[in-house]
Amino acid sequence: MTGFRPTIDDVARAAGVSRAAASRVVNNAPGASELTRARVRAVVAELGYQPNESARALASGRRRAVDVIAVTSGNRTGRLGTHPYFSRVLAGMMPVLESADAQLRLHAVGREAAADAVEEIAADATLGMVLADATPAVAARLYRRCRRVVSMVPTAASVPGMEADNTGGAHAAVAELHRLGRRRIAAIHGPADNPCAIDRRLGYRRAVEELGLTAVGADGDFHREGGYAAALLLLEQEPAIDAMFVACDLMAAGAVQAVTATGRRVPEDVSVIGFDDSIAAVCANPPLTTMRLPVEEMAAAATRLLLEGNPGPGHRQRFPVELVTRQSTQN
Amino acid sequence: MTGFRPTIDDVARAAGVSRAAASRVVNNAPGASELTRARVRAVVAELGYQPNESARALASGRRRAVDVIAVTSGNRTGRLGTHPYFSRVLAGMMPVLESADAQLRLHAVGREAAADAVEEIAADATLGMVLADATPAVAARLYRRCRRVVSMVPTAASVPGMEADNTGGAHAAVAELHRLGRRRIAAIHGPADNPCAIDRRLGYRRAVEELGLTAVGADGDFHREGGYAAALLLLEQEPAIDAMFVACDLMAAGAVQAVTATGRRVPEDVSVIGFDDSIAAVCANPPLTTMRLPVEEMAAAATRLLLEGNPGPGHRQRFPVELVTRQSTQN
DNA sequence: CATAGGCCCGAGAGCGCTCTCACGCAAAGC
DNA sequence: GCTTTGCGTGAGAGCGCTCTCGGGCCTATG
Repeated sequence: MTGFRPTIDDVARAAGVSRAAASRVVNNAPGASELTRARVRAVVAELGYQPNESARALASGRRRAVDVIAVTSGNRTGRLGTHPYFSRVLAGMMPVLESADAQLRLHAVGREAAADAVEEIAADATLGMVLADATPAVAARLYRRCRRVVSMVPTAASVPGMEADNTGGAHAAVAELHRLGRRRIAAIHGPADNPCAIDRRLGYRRAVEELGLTAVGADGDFHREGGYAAALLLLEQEPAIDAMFVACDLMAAGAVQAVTATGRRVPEDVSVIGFDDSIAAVCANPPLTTMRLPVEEMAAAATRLLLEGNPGPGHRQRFPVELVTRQSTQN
Repeated sequence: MTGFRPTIDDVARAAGVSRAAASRVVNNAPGASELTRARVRAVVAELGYQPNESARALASGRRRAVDVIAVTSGNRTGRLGTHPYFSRVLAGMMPVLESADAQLRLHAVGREAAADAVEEIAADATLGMVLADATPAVAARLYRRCRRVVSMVPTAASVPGMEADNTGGAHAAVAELHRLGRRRIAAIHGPADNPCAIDRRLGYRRAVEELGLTAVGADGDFHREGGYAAALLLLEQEPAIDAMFVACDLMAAGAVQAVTATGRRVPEDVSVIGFDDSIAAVCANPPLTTMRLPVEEMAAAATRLLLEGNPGPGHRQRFPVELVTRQSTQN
């Protein structure tokens, strides 16, 4: 508590201008002469003035902050604590927020009450919110009420969003496996109601069809446990499987464990290809070949969009999903 | 934009009381009769009143929010995006914040300018800040200026903090390895200037000494890469190593990969025991036996402390570090 | 019956800022 | 010469809330 904190009035007084003038230069608003700007800026530097965000937010009706919404399902924090995805979103947003000096508020909202909860958040009038993993329904409803929303996952066409080529990525993964000579390519999919998982599933189906292979898959939960269980199931059903496309690295790490546990080798007997390129890919043993989802870049772009102003309805920004080769596929 | 948002004046008017009275019941402050409380509460429910946080913060000089500080080193987001630790901190805080309806603001501050940056943050007068990974020096300096700080990592005695038994955990890990019959127990340590790493290193040294073994160790960076490299180095220097104590799961995952890469088996030839019990432990193959650091619990407790008011100087809360057995150690 | 002491209550003064608005003054147009 | 345009400016009215303070009532006490 250094004690005194200068207000804009102090600045104005010291600079010999009105409060309004000082406010204009502090906010880089038009309507201030160069002379005034210089004077005020000097005083700001000297006094170490820092605007009070609360007052600013109250007066302007808008807070220089961006909300991140993580939907929690069941247990109170959902995947927030365990899934690498969220930290990547945060890490991607942080630098752009920093340089715009805006703040980041994190919210975990329950799945059922998501829309209502988020509306409460919206009432606070920040620069907008990044929906890390909202369902299309929630995202759409939310966007209708309060513009200033951008989704990180596939949504209704109207909602501004960052769009990764999930389908193409899955397709490319299967193609890569095929290129490596694999012909019995099974899939471990994500939750049936997860938009990303749906697209990846589609990509797998298409690729398998095009290549004249037969589709065989099991559903997972986007977690290691689910991947492990699904792989075990698959291996039992179809012992001749020689490759697996897994819709998320966490599950893929589990799948690799399962393959190993049945006495098979990765990648010699079974090649495994993951999705995301998260920390899990690199921790798995052997490290996973995977389809890189550029989460950080997407999050940064989403944040920039919000910072710039109201994203237009249907705004879309597309991101490629690229193959990262490591040891879980044989070359 | 549903349009109208009721203010406390609307509530007061509708309830037939003064604004002050309404404020008192909304804030559960003393000095309001049961009758008034009932009336106001009814109106609040009916109108769906929600206090404007900015106005509240401006008027009271305190914002219902808790800051989380992650120190970024070098690259702009430091370990935020890649290390499971941070999401665990956030996940631990979220529920307690939610139920106290306070908000969570995340800040990534550069290592060099950490203290200054954080002071700016402190100027905003929130309920306090949780230092996820500040160095003792920064933490101490910060605490001196603005109370309302709690550290998640070991610090100077004055700074309120959550204290996990890092030393004991490391000691227990080595003891476990010894119990399993291992006698050439190497260590992969964390960064030499990291408080947690220092304690874990100490625990290892003591245990090795007590057990009459010889200490052999290499330094890592708390990341997978460092763990991999260190393990390789160790294995080359001392090929007869039969166990490794690794100061963090991420590094341990790398170590397991390295052990495997040299043609050795985990746990048959080399047992590996990690630290943290993070997602990395479970993604490694084989899954890691590890010392569980109760990060979520610690973060929750830190948050509660801040919510309750000024933590006294030197406030300490101790947490055990417990063995979690998985497959990377032989039983 | 008078006084003291609680307990509720409402008026009102800010908190630090933004933003509208009207005004002064210069240059430009008739 | 006088009106128009325009820019730079400052006064002042809030934004929605908290919190102090004095006052009214109602009960306990002497």
